[in-house]
This record gives sequence, C-alpha cells and structure tokens, in this order.
Amino acid sequence: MSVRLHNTLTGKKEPFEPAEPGHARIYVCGPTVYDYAHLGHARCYVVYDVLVRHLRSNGLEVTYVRNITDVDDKILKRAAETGTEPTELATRFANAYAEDMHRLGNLDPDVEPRVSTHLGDILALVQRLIDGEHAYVSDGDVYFSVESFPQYGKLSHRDLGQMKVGASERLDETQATRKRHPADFALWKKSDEGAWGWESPWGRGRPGWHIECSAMSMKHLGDTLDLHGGGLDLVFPHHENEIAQSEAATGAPFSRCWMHNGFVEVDKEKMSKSLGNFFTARDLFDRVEPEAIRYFMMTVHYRAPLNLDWTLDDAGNVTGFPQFEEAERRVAYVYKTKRRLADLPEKRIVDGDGPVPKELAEFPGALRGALDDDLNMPVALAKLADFLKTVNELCDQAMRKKGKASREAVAAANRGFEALGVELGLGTQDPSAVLLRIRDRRAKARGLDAGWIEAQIEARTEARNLKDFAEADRIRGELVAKGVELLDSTEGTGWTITD
RNA sequence: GGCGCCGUAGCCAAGUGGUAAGGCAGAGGUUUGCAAAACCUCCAUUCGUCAGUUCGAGUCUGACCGGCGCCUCCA
Repeated sequence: MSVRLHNTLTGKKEPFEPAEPGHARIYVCGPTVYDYAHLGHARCYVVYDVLVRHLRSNGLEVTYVRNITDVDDKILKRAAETGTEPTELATRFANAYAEDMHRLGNLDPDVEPRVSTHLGDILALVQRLIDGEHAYVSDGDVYFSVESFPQYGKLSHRDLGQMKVGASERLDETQATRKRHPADFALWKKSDEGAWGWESPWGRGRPGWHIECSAMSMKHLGDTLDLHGGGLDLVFPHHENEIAQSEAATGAPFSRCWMHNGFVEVDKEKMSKSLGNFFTARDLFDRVEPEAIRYFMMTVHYRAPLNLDWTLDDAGNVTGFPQFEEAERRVAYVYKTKRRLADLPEKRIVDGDGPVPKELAEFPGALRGALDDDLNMPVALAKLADFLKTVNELCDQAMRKKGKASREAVAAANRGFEALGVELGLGTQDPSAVLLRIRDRRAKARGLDAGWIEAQIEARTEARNLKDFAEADRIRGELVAKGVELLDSTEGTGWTITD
C-alpha cells in the first residue's frame, strides 16, 4: 500500500513517490517567532509530524526540514513595542516554540534552519535572480518580477490579470511606488541606518518574507523537494512566490507535491494573530493534558476546518473547552487500557489459547491504511476506538473468574499500542504518570486536596469493612457532590475527578 | 470581480457510484453490597434544496439557498 496525498498543485490525490526512491525530502514552513504558538500552529505541526512518522513507518528515509523565521518585520515591530532587542525577542519565542512542540509530542525536524544564519544563502539567491533578470533593484529594495515568470499563479490557480490588486486592503504604499507590477514582491527590503539589517550589494537591508524559504529549503534539500507543506493561508502569496523565485532561479520544479492544512476556527472564523481570536498552546497546557490537544487535532481531516468551542461563565470568563475535555477523556481511556493490559497477571496469560481477535491483529494495518489515504486521522481514531474496545474486552475476559487471555492476543495488543505510538505519536508516555497528572490537574481546578480525599476514602473503607454501607454511601455521596468519583477494586479504592 | 472550500443524527465527524465508520450525549443490559470503570445492545430508509446522468448518487453534473477562506500580516 502506498501513501496517497492531496496535492494542491494538481488539486488531486496522488501517490506520494519521492524523486529518489526511498528518500523523501520535506520542507514545512515554520513559524515567525514574535509570539507564542497558537492552536493553529499546533494543528499544522501535528499534521506534518504525523505525516513524517507515517512515511518513516512505511520504510522511507525522511529528511524533514522545518524553518524558524527569526528575522521579520513583525519581530521588529513587536520588539519595538516591548522595548526588546529583536534578536532577543526571537530567541525567546523560538525557545518557547520548541518547548510547545515537544509537549505536543512532535518529533524534532532533522534540520531547523533560521533566517539569521542563512543570510549568505539568501543574498546569493537574490543575486542569482537579479542576474537572471527575474528581479530588479528599486531604491534600495529588490523585487521579484512576476511577469518574468509566466507560470506565476499555478499553485493557487489564479491569473495575474484577474486578481484584484489590494483586495485585502493591505497595500504598502512605499513599496507600491517602487514596483513595476503590483504583484511584484520584495526579495530584499531597505533598512534605515542603525535599524535592524545586514549589508548587501544593494545597500543595508533585510530579506523579504518569501525568499528565506526558497534559500533554506534548497540549501538543505536541493533544488527540487518532494513535498512542501504549510497552512492553507500560505498558498497565496507565500508558496506561489516561493515557486516563482525558486523555479526562476534554478529552472527545476521546486516541489513535486504541495500539502496544505486547514485552519483552526473560532465561531467559524479563522483563528489568527491579527484577528486576536487565538488561544496559545500554552493557555491550553494549563487546562488539559498536551496529548489531548494532539488528539483533538486528529479528530478532523487535516484539510477541513477545525472549529473550536468553549464555555463561558456569566462574567464572560472562559470556563472550559468541551472538545479538549472530550479529547482528554479519550486520551485517558487510551492510557487506562494500556495500563490494564500491562497489569494483566502473568498467571492469567496462557499459550495457544484461541484465535487472536481480528480487531487486535488487524489494527496496525488498519491504522496504516487510514493514513495512507491522504492522512485520514479521523478514520485512524475510529480504528483506535475499535482496538481499545477489544483490548478491554480481552482484559475483562482475563479478569473474570477462571478467565484467561491468550499470549498471542496480548502480544497483538502490545503491537497495536506500539503502532499507535509510531504512527500517531499517541500513548507513548507512562500511563500512570499521565493519569495521575490529569487527576491532579482536575482536583486542583476544583480546589480539592488529595490528602483530604484519601482520608475520606479511608473512612469509607473502614465503614465498608464493617458492612456499614449507609455510612460508606454517605461518604461517597459527599465526594461525588464535589466531583470525586470512587473506583472500588480488589486492590483497594482509587479515585478520579469527573469533568 | 477572480480562485477555492464547506453544508451527513441532539453535538463532533469519516465516507474509492453499490445501499450511512467512529466518538460524545441518550436508553436498556452484564458486572457491582450500591456505584464507578469496562464491556454488550439500541440510537440517520437518510446525507442543505431542486432538477439531471445512472440499473444504482451522500458520493457525478447543473441551478439555487446558507456558511467560510484567499486575492501581498498569517500555520
């Protein structure tokens, strides 16, 4: 089975085959580090993380490059507003970003190039475009001439003549007067004396937004990439411009496949920094297990919009995120099931006893099959639901009086959890640690003290031992009223917090 | 004006032209001192509307209604 992906360039699902058999070269547009990563970023990078994991599990060697834009006018602006040095600000948010990515369970890219360390490559590429008459110098700026690249618009399927110039009402008037064509875009922007900038053959300045990705991707992956990814908002102009400048420079196709993920939305509107309607990943980490955020990102197909809901109190404060809470329950279910399986007593496991349930045996393949089909993560989660149900059934059976589980079935279940981690990056943590963290976070949110709860449980256990069920139920009723759910078992009484 | 996306149960959400996955919520049940957890059963004759193509359409075509994105800040 081969991986099929939707290619923005052709608008179709196509088999993904790297130019060099067995080795995929992938570039994903990373963030501009002037603020914390929000849920839109989280979604994007979880999507490409799953892609890379899946391609690797299919036996491909993957070189995954994801840049960090640490030189940009937004950084400059934010630095000025906050009285920070631009470099310092960028470093701070780049570090925070790395931490957020780790908490989301994303693997590190193989290369994480930064604009600040690739100025030489950028200058060389700009010069090459000028030499090839695809770019021109204008009053200290350098612009790419879109008319010099007849295929301009092929990615976003638009025609230069039919685009409404200034439709976004964001025209830069200074630039407009320096351009030959309104769609020409800056490769290099003039910086004032003393302002953030670098020396160049055209004077002191800084790179335009698009040129960095061309320069850095070609430097680390060569002239032609197998796949280039990013958010849907990058199709135009960012990726269109990358294609134009790269292909104009090299004459080679820039990327063989283009992949774009849909937005996280709020009230059906795109979540974005400029609209101010965003929640940062960190805001959410305080409320739910980071893995629940990762899980939530997989509940919708990556190209479809993902609408976010939350609840408010009378004062308008955010009280909760139902979708994340549901995702957290599912993540807890994954770990509870994994722990049950691991805790099956050895004496309950017997050799050669009965067939392995097909939901267990077939799960790794089902997971791969779902991801092969344009990274269909919702289907992968549906297969996961079937798998977990069957694992619990296996455990239920084993734990019944005189119950047994076959060693083969247990082994198949373990292989299933392994596949889950490899493919989706879920369920790889220590179950008890995750479950305890979830419980403690919820208890804290309700202002409950674990010591007090456990003292209550002890009192109840004593009452139960004396068969004083009225008292035992009274204590439990009190705890339930506070959101504490008790779980009696042969090993004692555990507790969780309802949400 | 141009390009593109979406509309599936109370909610979320998959769905190669062959007769509606999965999750949440809800209803019964197994289990339990009672619960919880876990498991089992049930829960869309129907896929925004109307036409058309087809033996057959949620899936293809057209029109319409409703929502959204992009057209040089964006993941």
